[in-house]
Amino acid sequence: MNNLQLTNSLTRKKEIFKPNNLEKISLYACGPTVYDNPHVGNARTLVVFDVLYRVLNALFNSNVTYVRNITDVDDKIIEASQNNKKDINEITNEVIKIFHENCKSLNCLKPTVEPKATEHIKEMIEMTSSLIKKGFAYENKGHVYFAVSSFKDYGKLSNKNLDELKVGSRVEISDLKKNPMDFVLWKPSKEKDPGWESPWGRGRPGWHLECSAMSEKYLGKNLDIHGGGLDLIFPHHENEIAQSCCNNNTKKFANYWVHNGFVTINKEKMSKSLGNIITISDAVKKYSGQAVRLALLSAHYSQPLDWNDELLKNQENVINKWYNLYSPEKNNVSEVDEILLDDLNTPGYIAKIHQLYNDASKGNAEKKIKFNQACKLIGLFSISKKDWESSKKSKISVSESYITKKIEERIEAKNKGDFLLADKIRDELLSKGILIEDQKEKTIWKVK
RNA sequence: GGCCACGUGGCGGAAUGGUUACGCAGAGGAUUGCAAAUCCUUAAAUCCCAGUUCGAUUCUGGGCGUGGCCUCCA
Repeated sequence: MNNLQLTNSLTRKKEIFKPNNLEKISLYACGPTVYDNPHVGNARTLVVFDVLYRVLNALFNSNVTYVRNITDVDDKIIEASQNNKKDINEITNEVIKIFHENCKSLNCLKPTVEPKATEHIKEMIEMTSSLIKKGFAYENKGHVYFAVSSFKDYGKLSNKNLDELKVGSRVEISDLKKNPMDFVLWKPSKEKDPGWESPWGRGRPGWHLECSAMSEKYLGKNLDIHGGGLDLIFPHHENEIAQSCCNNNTKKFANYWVHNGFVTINKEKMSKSLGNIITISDAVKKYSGQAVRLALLSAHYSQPLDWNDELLKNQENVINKWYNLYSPEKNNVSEVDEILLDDLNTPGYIAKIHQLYNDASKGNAEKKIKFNQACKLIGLFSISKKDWESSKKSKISVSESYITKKIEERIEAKNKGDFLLADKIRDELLSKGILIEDQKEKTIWKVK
């Protein structure tokens, strides 16, 4: 068995992944809307699809095009601009910069393309015109809506039917819409808000449209894999399917839909409204990026993942331990373990890495290579052991010369047999986050 | 109300129609002045009730519980 299997949200079943074209595997993951600092929930999506990207690259000889968009025009960005009295571009540029730093600290590979919505307005206007022309959309007072009733498969991905959605009636009512479920493709912009000239007047695209337009531009009309967080299934991905399939006259937009579960805090979804957000920047300040990454992979991607200090400390210790057997060779293995191929079972794979570590620590050289390869395949061991140690040292407040001096004092005390003093020095350093270890010939220190 | 997911040792978390991984914490040991780190050994779990089966934690039905989606969300 050398097939990748993925749980397809379309069928809610595990399926063997069969690409359209072995020369160009297409992967599209929904990236951030850049109105606020990304949080560890966003990080989970980043890391999960990064692992998928790495696995696909290994399996298909790096013939993978990975597109991850940046949505930089959106009502929430306008809102943030008003609330913070900042220019729109200032906000989006700042958040994009932070986002990129976050990606780097989590050791996520760069996607092949990272298109921005604002740079694809032309494509979105064209798509909107085309949908009107084909009878799937209609214009009313500068607004263009997609008519959901024109697409018979609407609701298939999210397993909803239109009648039930109407009963739920939590949708925005507008006199301009023919049907409350219709969603906006284009809407007018106030003078001070971002806007572009269009056949329907100055305005801006609705959410959902950018992913349809940009995925088509870079990956074509039928994608292999499209993914994102669970909460994007409805309405975002459902609407993307409607737009793309109607415009392209295709049966399928993406063949495999992959959705990751939420990061929770105290078993509740991490979300702005609950105020339980932890930003990626804060997380990687407190813990190493690798520990955060390992934590995010410690549950299966489809399951919820509860974020807490115990989990993160645990992962930090694991990474520290694993660095004992770090070796610097590059990983260019094209084989992927069956455990990982089985729907990206990262927790199972991590368990296997633990076993490889245990075998390797007994001096098995072959297992040591395998251990290192396994770590690198899921994006760990991003930096050398030396850099790992110095990155930890950069987080402490006391100087190295002070530590060295204290260690010398302690050795002297020990030689005199004054263990009381020796222990006092050790405790004092520990209170500053410095851990003393007496090895056979020398005393070393580490950052706790 | 509709739809969906989940319930495994103290905790986290895989897998499986028959012997239930792995990590943390716990216990014992090696090591140490004592520790730490590391290494060795080790105890410990499948929500409840039916059904199918020689055998169910796994499959089916019901119940209870938790979370999510149905409005923006990763």
